Amino acid sequence: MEYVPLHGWDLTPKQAVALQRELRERLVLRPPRGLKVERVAGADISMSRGAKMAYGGIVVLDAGTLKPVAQASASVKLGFPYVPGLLSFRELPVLVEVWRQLEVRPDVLIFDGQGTAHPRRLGLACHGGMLFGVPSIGCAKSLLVGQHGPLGQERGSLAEIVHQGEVVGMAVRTRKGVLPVYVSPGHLMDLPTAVELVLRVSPRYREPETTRFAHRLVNEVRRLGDPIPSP
DNA sequence: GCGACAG
DNA sequence: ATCTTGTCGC
Repeated sequence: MEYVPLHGWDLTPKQAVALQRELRERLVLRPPRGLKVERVAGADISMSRGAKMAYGGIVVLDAGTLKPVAQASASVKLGFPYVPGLLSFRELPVLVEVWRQLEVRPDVLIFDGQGTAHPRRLGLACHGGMLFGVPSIGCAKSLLVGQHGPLGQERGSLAEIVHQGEVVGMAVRTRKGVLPVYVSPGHLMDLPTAVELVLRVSPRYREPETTRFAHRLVNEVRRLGDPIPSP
């Protein structure tokens, strides 16, 4: 798939923060007119012990059946450390390669991390959505910033995530009696649509089917490519 | 200075 | 994220 190389990746954490502030100005928090979601995809990465290589994968599902219709994967050397708030600079280089290999364009891409629920409102999902020019959603397993009130135990219960007096996302119970996931819009997306879509692709388990498929793919790819790096 | 901190 | 045994519940 084609994408928009907005910038290079040889950055220091300081430069990365400055870049996020620039990109934030061009983020679009509104879905395209008449967005039709026929294909939803999930992106994820896995890395080896020594944290040298990153294995990325994207799985595209039919939005109706939630069955895979396409997928792609790639591996790249990690070039950026894990710094809370700068996760996209560690994960996106691999996902860019994966995106290039992908031959079916999804209508929406769901990332395993935050969207606008980020200190500078430019989490992994926002950054990735802008790079790929695709509507995107952030669905994380834990909070990076913000707080939320209690939510009901029933599936579908919601609670706004507030940070610095601003609603930046939603805690969403995708399964009865299980911890919620944290949803926030990425790019070309808004919070209500993001929440509705995450619930639609998470009919049975805590995490979206997109994320589950992508997670299994990257772990399999790592298992195959980790042991014996071919000379 | 102290505590928090996606994956 | 990764490492890792046992344990609780449907």
